[in-house]
Amino acid sequence: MRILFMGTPEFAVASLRRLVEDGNEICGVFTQPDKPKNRGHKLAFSPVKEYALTESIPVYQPLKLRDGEAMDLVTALSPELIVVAAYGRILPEDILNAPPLGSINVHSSLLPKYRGAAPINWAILEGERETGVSIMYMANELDAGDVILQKTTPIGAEEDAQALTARLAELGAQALSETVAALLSGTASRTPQPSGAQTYASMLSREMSPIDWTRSARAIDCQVRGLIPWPCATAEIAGQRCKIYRTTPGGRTDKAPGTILAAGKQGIEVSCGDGKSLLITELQAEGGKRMSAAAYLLGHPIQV
RNA sequence: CGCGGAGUAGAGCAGUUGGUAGCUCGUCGGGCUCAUAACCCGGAGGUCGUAGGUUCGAGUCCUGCCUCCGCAA
Repeated sequence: MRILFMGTPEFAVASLRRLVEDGNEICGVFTQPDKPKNRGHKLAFSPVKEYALTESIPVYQPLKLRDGEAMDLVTALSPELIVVAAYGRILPEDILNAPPLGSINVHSSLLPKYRGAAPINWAILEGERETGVSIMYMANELDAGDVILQKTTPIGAEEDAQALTARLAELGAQALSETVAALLSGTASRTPQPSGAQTYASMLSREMSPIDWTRSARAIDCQVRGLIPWPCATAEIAGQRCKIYRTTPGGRTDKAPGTILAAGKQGIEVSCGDGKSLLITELQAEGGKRMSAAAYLLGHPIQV
């Protein structure tokens, strides 16, 4: 099939690669403009652009989608189908409706739950035990179109958002592949999302980072896993601001929330708000690298 | 030219006003113990990121470069 692909981060690459490997004709790729600056003044290509270049697929990075030029471009490329995966832009309706088969989206949640920008993170933050991917038609309203295919997967007890993202990217690619095949054969179904059941996963922000030790041990663990790799949960340990990368459940305690109960080879044990404790096993101090709590303690002894 | 921190033993860190390089853990050997992530004794392991400069002498002061990281996006 002749497909126009739109996507930006690593998550989208899996879907694009699958479309290529399935033998589809990718007539072009839309991706976000190169970032003007970061730490080392480097201009960074999006992962999708990097991959598209290796496959010699034409790359387009329009700054505006509603000035007519983007629409003209889509018309010129004349795709049969538009596939969007984490593009990071809202597409105008005329573009969505341009291809004869319409536009479909790979979304990493079980719609109608977790519509929006950060569905994977929010599924973990909310303590969900199961999530998945949805392939749906794109509608005017954000992530509200009719669903074609869904696949579910359990969330591992120790799985962080980064690992889950990688898994869902593959699951999404698989679902996309099946959907395209179904569209080709005319066997694709479309099911409207149940109304009133939708929830929204807003963008993450740095304000979500600081750990509030009065929350439950489980809630804090979900916060730690859900915010990886960005913005990460943070805590102040011995006066030093640290990113917390991994925690495991500890024992029971009656100490005040935030108290450091122990610091040893197993990690740094901190009391939480529900009478339980959490063991920090992996962290990163400012200016330092990510390391195990045991290694951190060798150079930063904590007296309990 | 966005701001800032850091590169010292396998790992994590210290190194004061420039003067023979230290700590904790690990590792190797020995001892003790029913046993141990325990304890005791002993050993190995470092061109102090890199290239220059200042100096009688540089881990330490100066400059360039490389790499890692925090903030900001």
